[in-house]
Order: sequence, then C-alpha cells, then structure tokens
Amino acid sequence: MGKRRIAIEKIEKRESRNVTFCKRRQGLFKKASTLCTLCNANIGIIVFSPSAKNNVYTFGNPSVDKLIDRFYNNQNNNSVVAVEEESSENERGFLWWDNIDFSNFDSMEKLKRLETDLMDVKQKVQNQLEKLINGSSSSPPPSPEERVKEEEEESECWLWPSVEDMDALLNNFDYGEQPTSLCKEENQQDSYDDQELFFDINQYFNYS
Amino acid sequence: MGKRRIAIEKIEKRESRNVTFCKRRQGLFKKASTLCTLCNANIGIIVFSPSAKNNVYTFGNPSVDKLIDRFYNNQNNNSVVAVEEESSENERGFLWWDNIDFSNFDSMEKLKRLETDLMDVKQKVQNQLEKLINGSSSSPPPSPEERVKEEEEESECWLWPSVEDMDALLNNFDYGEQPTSLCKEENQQDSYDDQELFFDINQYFNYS
DNA sequence: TGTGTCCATATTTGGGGAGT
DNA sequence: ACTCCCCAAATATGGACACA
Repeated sequence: MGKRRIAIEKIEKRESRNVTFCKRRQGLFKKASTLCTLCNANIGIIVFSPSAKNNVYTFGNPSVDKLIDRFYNNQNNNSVVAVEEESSENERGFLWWDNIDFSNFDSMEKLKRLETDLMDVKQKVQNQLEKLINGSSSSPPPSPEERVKEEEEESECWLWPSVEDMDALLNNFDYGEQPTSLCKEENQQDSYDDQELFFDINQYFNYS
Repeated sequence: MGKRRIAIEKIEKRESRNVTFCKRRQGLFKKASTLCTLCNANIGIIVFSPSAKNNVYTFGNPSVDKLIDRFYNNQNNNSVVAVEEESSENERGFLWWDNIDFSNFDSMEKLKRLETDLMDVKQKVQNQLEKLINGSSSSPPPSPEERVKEEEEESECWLWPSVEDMDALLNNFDYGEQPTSLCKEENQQDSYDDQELFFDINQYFNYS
C-alpha cells in the first residue's frame, strides 16, 4: 500500500519497523473505528508494541474492559443456553426475551425506560393489527379462515392483558386504584418515586 | 474504498450493513495479521457482530486469552495508550423494537405470537418492578465488582451493557455461537453454525 | 523514538449478482 | 446470514524528510 510493495514478513530494519508499526497501528484502529460506526458493532483491540518499552495500545468501543467482560460472559451464556436448548421440547424454541436478565433493571429509571419502549411496540403492534383487519390487500392476504379468526381475536382484545389479568396484576402489587386514592397506609413506606412510577406503568399497560 | 464513497455513519440498510460488516471485519483481521507479521507485534481483537446471531469473532496472536491475561498483568507496570471510542449512539441507543418491521407480521398467527411473547416480557417487567419496590435489598445483591460495573454501564445503554440495537439485543440470546476459536495471524474460519430456533423469530424482524 | 506530511502506488471495499 | 467474484473508486501506507 505504499510506493512500493513490501513482502509480508518481519521488517528487519528497526527504524522502518517502528515507523510502519506506528502507521499501521493507527490504520488498524481507524478501521476498527469505522467498522464500529458503520455496522454498529463492538470492537476491542489490544496491541502490544514490539518496541523496547513494550507499550500497550488498546482500542475499545466500548472500553476494552467491558468487552473482555462481555466476551467471557457470553461464553458462559452460550454454554448455558446451549444446554438448555437440548431440553427444549416446545416447538417455539427460545426467543431472546426468554433470556432477558431482568435483574439488570435495578432501578425505576431503567424499568421506566423499558416500559416506555414497550409501549411503543404495543402501539406498533396495534397498528399492524389494524392493517391486517382493514383490507390487508397489500401484504399477503390472509386466508378466509384467518380472516374469521382475526375477527374473533379482535373482539377478545388479545393484544394486551385481559381485564382480569390487569386486575390480577394490580392486585399483585397491592396497588388498586391508586390514581385516585390518596394513599395506602400499608404502602406508605414505599418511596414516592415508586408510587409515581407505579402509576405510570399501570397506565401504560392498561387497555387503551 | 469502494465504488462509491459512503458516509461514516451507521448503515441503515440491514443487508448492506451485514455485507459491509463481513468485508470490513475480514479486512480488519487481515490488517491485524500483517501488522503482527511485519512488526512482530502481538494483537488481540474481539468483535461482536451486530447480527442477530451475535457471533463473536476474535483474532489473536497469540491467543486472545493469553493477550487478555497479559493485558491485565501489564497494566500496572506499563504505560497503556488507550483509544476509547465513544459510543456514537444517543444515550438511549437503538433498541430492537426500533427496527421491527411490522409489515412482516402479515398474519394474525404471527402477530399473535409476538403479542404472547411481549406479554411475557411485560410480566417479567412487572415482577422486576415488584422486586424493586419490595426492598431492593431482597433482590440478589450484586457483588461489589458488579456493582461498580453496573454504575459504569448506566451511562450507556441501560438495557444491556454495550448493546445498542436490536441486533445487539438479540445477542442476549446469544446462543449457539461457538466459543470463538482463536486465530493465528490468519482469519479464523468463521463458523457457520447456528440454530433454527432463532430463525423463526428473526424472520419476523427486519432491521432495515 | 514516535508522529506528521507528501506523493505515488498498493490495497481495500461498495455495488451488483450469485452460491452455500 | 455470510462469502465470493468482478471492477472501479476510495483509502492506506512505503519511502524520504521534518519536528518534538
């Protein structure tokens, strides 16, 4: 890639070698960087310099530490999941959300965001539902059977929990009609934060 | 470096993104390889694929494990020049649901399935909520190390450490991907693996 | 020793199409 | 989903020299 072609073998001249090392290392990192950006990938690189100082150069998106961490964690997950996979009898198979580690949502803040996003999905699903129901001539037209089925489904309002389910959920949280009630003696101890968020969440998951 | 110049920003078209990822990943490893040879350096690279399969590709001369090991042992004694790429995404990052192509759910059958799964997720969210509310101390207390990690992670995509879009999210599913093999100075043979299990659900998603 | 600059040439890679 | 091929256009980088 230069004015001259060079054999891909160790560069003997110390001087040239260092210069080349410097240039190519930069090039490597740049490549990694653009790859990260273009494909939204995560890359970690560790380079041990051949120089006397033996400096270590690293590149990380995100940090190398996190990537190494994830690297090892993934290996674990893989084996775990792989094992489970064999014992999976249902045709459904595992879907990613089966493996969400909810303990990661260790703050209302995080949960709140998840919930907000789910709301978004919900809306989209409903839109799609509408499309399917209202002349779905654009997409693969459902068979007459399916059509019937759709209508049935619709009346059931299958998308989100049934009223019963909703009640169960609310009860579960011992939360009741919070929106209007002023307070719950029992739960007073709970932080106000929780209460508010609670409210929000219920509202989102509620039927609309 | 192609027939056309492309902006260095996330490639939106999934298809192109994957192709580019494939090409550039190979290019990156090749660069690393020649650099190793030319300058007698030691390089380790970990690349998390943005694809649904979440393959993890690694390059190591010598093995990635040894390099990581050496990396940590050397950190204290040698200067480390690090280049940390800042995440280009907004703080929220892309989440899988941002890229769902709902037009793929062209039948009640499929939509129904999505819905069922989402319900599951919802339930889990609620459970987590419950845990948070009922004394956060009850939930499995993270180790000190993990705690620190969590805090660090928080500034980034809260959902998953270093996971920013659907592809990445699917990662958590992460399975079947053979523990990366190490490759010496040459690109490793990418494993073709992978299960059908995911295929099913993935086909519904179109991260364009 | 480690980088930056210039210039000409060696490589890489986007597009498009195809195969596994 | 991931590779490979072809080809042209976009980059990367030797070699030489300069700077800190």
